[in-house]
Amino acid sequence: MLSKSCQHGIKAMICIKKNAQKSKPVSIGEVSSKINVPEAYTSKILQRLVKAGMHKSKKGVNGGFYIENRLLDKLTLWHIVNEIDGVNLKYGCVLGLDDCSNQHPCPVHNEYKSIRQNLITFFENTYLTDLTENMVKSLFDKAYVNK
Amino acid sequence: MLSKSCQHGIKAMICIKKNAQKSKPVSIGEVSSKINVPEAYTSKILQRLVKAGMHKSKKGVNGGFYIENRLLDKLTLWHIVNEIDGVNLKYGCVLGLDDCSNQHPCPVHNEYKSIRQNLITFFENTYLTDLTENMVKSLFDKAYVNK
DNA sequence: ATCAAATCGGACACGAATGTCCGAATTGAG
DNA sequence: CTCAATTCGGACATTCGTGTCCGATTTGAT
Repeated sequence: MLSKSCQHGIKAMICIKKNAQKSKPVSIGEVSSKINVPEAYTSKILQRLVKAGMHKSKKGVNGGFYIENRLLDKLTLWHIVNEIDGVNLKYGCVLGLDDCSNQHPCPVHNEYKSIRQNLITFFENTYLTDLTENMVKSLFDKAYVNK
Repeated sequence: MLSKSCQHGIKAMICIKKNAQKSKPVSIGEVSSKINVPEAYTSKILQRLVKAGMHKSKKGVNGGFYIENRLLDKLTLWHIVNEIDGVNLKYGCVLGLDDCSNQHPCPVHNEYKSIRQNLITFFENTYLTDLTENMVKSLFDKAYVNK
């Protein structure tokens, strides 16, 4: 469904958002150990999301990642998913046909439309802010994280 | 969403079903050229579906693949999808957590449940028989098939 | 000014899904 | 019986997403 990079991206952003109130940015080391994903890999994904304008990074001592205040309650899972797995999810044909469209529909094109829209809407409606401390705690429970 | 093997499996089964009325089984060569997937690869996928009891194969001259009459109007996309991508679709956590469950839900476990069920129901409700000649023709249109 | 702490970026390594090859086994036609 | 047509099965090759390494760059503290 979602690629690992995308899954890790979501977990990382949740982790960064969780620490948004602190004055200090969160370092890669902290994020990666919290979500149990290798540091270098986490780094790559966060770099990509920074470039996409999702959050900011700061080099040097006391540097790290942080989310701007104006974006804090705007960010949804879709922002992340769209950046990393977007093209495939939005436009990919269920059966993998190259040019599946309203003009040249695959056998289940029309039926699948609403399913795909459900999924996208689900991501669009899930704001990082809405994920409460309680909902998020399983993410950082070492016994259950990672695949 | 679906693996290529799964997508090819669906296309192949649609192709075999389309020829079900003929007395003669359909050969791998015929199927693979129709759906524009390499012969050896198609073969591997169809072997797997035969083992899963979805259809039958017959070796030797005039051999090939065919669907038993008693199954012709029973087969759904879910039979195929479940066999090839099933575990992941049915039980996989959106965020990739190892043990995401009602007991240890990930941050979006409960919200995602109905999305996943929608998808499964869509496959369950799509019978091979329901895919009419007209719906299916784009599948075999060389200009638009394959990825 | 220097140095340590951090991100950045590119090249490389690994692993799993995808795809290929070829010989073995089976079957029916002649 | 023999042979050609076909599926079967295992080993191999390729590709691509995943993950690693390391040096370059930036930044702030002292």
